[in-house]
Amino acid sequence: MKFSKGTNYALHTMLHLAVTSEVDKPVGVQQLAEQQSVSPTYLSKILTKLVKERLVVSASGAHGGYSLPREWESISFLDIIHAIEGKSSLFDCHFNHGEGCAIEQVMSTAELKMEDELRQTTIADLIKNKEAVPK
Amino acid sequence: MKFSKGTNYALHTMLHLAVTSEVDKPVGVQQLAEQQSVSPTYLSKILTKLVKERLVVSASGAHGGYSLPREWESISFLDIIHAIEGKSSLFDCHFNHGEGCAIEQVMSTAELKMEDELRQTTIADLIKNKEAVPK
DNA sequence: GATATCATAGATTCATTTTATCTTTTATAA
DNA sequence: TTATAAAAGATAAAATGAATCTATGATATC
Repeated sequence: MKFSKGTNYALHTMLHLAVTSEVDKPVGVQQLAEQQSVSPTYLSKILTKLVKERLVVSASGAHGGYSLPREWESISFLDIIHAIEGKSSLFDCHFNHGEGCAIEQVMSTAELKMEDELRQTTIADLIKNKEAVPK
Repeated sequence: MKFSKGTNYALHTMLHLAVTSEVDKPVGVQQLAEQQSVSPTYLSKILTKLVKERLVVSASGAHGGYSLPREWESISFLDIIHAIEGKSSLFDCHFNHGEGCAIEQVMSTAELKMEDELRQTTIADLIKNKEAVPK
């Protein structure tokens, strides 16, 4: 079980946008892709997922690109992860032994602990804590 | 990102062994496999992983099979999960921007929160809390 | 309105991992 | 020594992940 590389790209892209895009100047996907050494088409797929969850704003046409929405400071790690990985729980009991599976319940509460942490942390936090943000 | 089915089998097998194997009577893999509707060979591979981590004791030969070790009550969910999924962290930053990646650090502490919960919970807890354990 | 620019969507490819089974080998109690 | 049972090996189907290329659609600017 691993977080996908897509999540890695998404988180770093969000951080990058948070650091660079100071105004309403969108950043093109070529630029973003170049920095992460990945193809623009692939990264654009990831960005499209973020757009659908309104974590990123896209602008078509000349001088278009991607930028953060106005309320970007409230975007949490969990928001980004859910946009990429989906929102289904990490563990599903495949048996049907009556009501709720006791094992599944334990797994579920454990997952919630992780999610709590990811919900509390924002990309804005990273910038506050560290002026020297890599990339 | 999902826990594998193997983890599901492993957890349920451990719970089953904890409930049934009262003494030193090992349970054959055919029995265990039958209950979970999976092939014995496949389940045995999972059990072998558990044996290697000493979470399960195996006995070859006639009247052999699998049973729990003496100190089974201290076996946590995390022990079992690590035996099946491995112990590497869920998130690896694939870039090499200097020292520790700030994103990776956040992900790491979040993962630890989940692990803390899984470390604290044992299969013995399940039996204590619920007399009516399914399967 | 034409065009260059840029995001979106679709189709496709390749690699890796999961899931699973069958067969062979090794170990051991009776 | 033989029946029984785990361990290991080889293999294979299926699913998922990672990535690229090629259209297609939208839109500022000239």
